[in-house]
Amino acid sequence: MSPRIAQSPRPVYQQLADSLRAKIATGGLAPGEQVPTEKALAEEFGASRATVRQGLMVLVNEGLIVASRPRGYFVRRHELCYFRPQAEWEQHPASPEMDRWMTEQTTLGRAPSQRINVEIIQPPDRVADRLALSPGDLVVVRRRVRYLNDEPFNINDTFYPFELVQGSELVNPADIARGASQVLTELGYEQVRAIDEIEARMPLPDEVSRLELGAGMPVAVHRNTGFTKDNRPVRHTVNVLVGSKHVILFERTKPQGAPENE
Amino acid sequence: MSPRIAQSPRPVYQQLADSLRAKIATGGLAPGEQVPTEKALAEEFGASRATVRQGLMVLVNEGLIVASRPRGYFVRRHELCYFRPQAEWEQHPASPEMDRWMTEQTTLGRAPSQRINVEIIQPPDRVADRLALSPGDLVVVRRRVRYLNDEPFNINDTFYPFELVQGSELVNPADIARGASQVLTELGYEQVRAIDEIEARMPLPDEVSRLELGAGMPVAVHRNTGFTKDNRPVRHTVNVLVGSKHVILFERTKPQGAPENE
DNA sequence: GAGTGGTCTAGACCACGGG
DNA sequence: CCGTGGTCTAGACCACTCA
Repeated sequence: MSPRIAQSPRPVYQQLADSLRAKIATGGLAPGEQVPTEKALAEEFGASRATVRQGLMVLVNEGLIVASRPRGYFVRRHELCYFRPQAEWEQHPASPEMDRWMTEQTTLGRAPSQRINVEIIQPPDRVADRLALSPGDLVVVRRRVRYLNDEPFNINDTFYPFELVQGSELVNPADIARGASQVLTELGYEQVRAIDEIEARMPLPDEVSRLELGAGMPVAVHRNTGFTKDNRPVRHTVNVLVGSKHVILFERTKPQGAPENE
Repeated sequence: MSPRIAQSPRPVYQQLADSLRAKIATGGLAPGEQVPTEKALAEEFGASRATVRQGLMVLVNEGLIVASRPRGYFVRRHELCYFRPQAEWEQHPASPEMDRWMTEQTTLGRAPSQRINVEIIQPPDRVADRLALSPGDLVVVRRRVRYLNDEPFNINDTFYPFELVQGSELVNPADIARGASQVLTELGYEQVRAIDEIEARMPLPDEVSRLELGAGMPVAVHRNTGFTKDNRPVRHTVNVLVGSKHVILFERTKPQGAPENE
């Protein structure tokens, strides 16, 4: 009725968000549990439904709750999965510590599945740069969406210079049992070095649809460029991981005789 | 007036968001440029101000625009900075490729600054686990907020087992010119191996305030655990990086005689 | 059918910064 | 002062799912 009289130090919708956030943090609202309905919160806080919704939006965009219409809002569950770029070169997790940390929280899901499709395209600028291609050079891209428990888990697009891989299995949209690295080696381009770039950002619209993302879900973008012993870039992979579902792991040792820095 | 008659396939506020998002993607709205005002958009789309605001919120939460009250909305600028955990052990970027990629986009800011404060605390669970501590063991934590161009850039909290470092410089809240690694070495705990864990998520409220984050800004959390040659964990660092401002870089080579996997 | 959230309207008052 | 976005209200109709 009265359109707001004085200035509270903190807006009502923020107070509501703070209150629910605290309940979630302390476990008063457990993962998977239902949040009170908009109507109930409106009564509790003496606010209109729009104001309550504004507060709930804050939490949705923080990734703390999800709306599951028309059942209500629920506290989000968090399941982590570990991702080790170095696994390509190692049979097993390198150290006992990493092994323990990984098994501790890893989602033991049902059979993973994936969808592959292969295209021959003009590379995006970033890819052309990483593969040191000239304008007009083409690339083969193998696009995969990986699923775990029938939920999309990550997007994995791998780009190869067309010139290097034409005629090989890499241009066929079938799984390569012995591994793409092996095929590259057989073609005479063994990958012996890699650079990894990792970035966190909000997803683009097409990533939202491919990964079926809701609001408040950032992604980690992992780019990997592989080189031969002659320092020729032969492969560039763009991995889009759903944030808060993945932890990326690296292990490294101090180079011999390296100097000290901080 | 009429409270909505038919069902459009896509809500008006989404259409508005799509339209502006496309303009931003194609450069029709350049970084730093002002977005039309709420009023102007309301007239353009024949919608109420609340609907327009809902559409703008979508873009704010995607990190594409920022509201700068009361001047208006502006397209966000993106500046990237590279972060190399391996720099600790190397004087210079390892390879010419990495060197070129880094200089390409690196923000050349004014003098960086930082604020340090040191506490002796009971470690959080995750830290205690990583440092293989027993219940009751204490840690020294050196908390730093690093600034670049007077903007907070990252949070860097480093934890040391109290038992190992008591009495050393590490418990004083002053910068250590020769580097914390050097101090650890002098104490007999040279770090020769490290594990890195990287995760993307939305920031917690205290990170929002320490990093002065707006909506739609995810963070990359980088955790590093350092080990001595006896595999004793001696240091755990939690680095909170503002997403979309940082790229984390690693470089690695294939171990000798390693088998092939994909 | 009842109840949930999803979308939308037409208004209102406020704080703030620049002319 | 004026115009901006920030907050808030009291309604409305819709689509969906579950009992």
